[in-house]
Amino acid sequence: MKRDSRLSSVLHALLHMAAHDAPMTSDVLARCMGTNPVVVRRTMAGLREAGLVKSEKGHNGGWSIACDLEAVTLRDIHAALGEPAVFAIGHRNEAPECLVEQAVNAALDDTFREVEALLLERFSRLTLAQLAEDFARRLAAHRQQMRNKPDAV
Amino acid sequence: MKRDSRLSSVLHALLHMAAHDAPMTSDVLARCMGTNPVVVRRTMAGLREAGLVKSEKGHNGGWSIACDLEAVTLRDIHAALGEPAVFAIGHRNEAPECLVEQAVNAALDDTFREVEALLLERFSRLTLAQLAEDFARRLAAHRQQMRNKPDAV
DNA sequence: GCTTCATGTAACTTTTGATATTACGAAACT
DNA sequence: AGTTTCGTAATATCAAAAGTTACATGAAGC
Repeated sequence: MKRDSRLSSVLHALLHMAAHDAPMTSDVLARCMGTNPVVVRRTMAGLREAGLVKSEKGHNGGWSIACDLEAVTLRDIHAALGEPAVFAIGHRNEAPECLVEQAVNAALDDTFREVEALLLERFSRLTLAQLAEDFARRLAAHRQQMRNKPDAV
Repeated sequence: MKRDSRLSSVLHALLHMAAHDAPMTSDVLARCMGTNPVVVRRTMAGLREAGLVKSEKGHNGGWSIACDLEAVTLRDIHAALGEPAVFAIGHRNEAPECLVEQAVNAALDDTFREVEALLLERFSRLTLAQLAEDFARRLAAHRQQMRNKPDAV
């Protein structure tokens, strides 16, 4: 089952953009995310509509953050991506005749509904600022390490 | 994102088998699940190894339940299917160099770990017997409805 | 013992959804 | 004007899952 990595990609892009003063082009973002500029534009389109980023054409154009990192949560970004399916597990048949299958679907639906609610709740507690802070911590630790062992990889 | 419906399919099959005295052939199961007998065998192979069902060759052969419906939970069945991925959302890059991506992955991993734990906990509380009971309830309700409106679809 | 029914499994094909690519238009800057 | 960059439609590529074919194995019935 191949997984949808748009959320992860977009977060990656947003944090890079947050650390940059100037706009970043789709091309640069694509290279740093290991994908294609058109894919970047397509993916970011949802975020632009949600007002999380803005894009500018022409020289010195590109993408930049248009929101408060403290205020925006993963929940918002997930929504901006169109609330893609969370689970890789589902039914074969959405509205079956068979009563056995109806019973199975009902039980699974209940469970997935509850679990998805928890996921979204967790998402809504994670802000971009928190991620940025965690990144800053990792960067400091990494630099410290480099200082101690300048030759190590 | 296409969803893996094996869990749902297998539950459907198990409940049908539980309601049948004689073994059911892969062919019959496949027809009732809208799939292919070879796929049924492939999918059920895991359950057989886990001792949840047994298969017999030749005349009057086929699949039958080999476990206590009260004792077996969805968790067991999920395990017997090889613990397939639960989430449709994941990372692009499992072990990135980029510290930004590491921070993003760490946050998402934490969240998904917690949410998956809840899902598995819920699965472990749902027994086959409970599903069978729910089916019986639906069947009774359906029969009642038929009795009241014998002409309706 | 021979035939039939059924599973077991490997190899192969088809399907499908996601991603990537190509192409070209529109806007903005120099 | 010419270059840069986004916007987007159309198309191609790819990979994973599902389906199919083919054949071997074993069990039951005659």
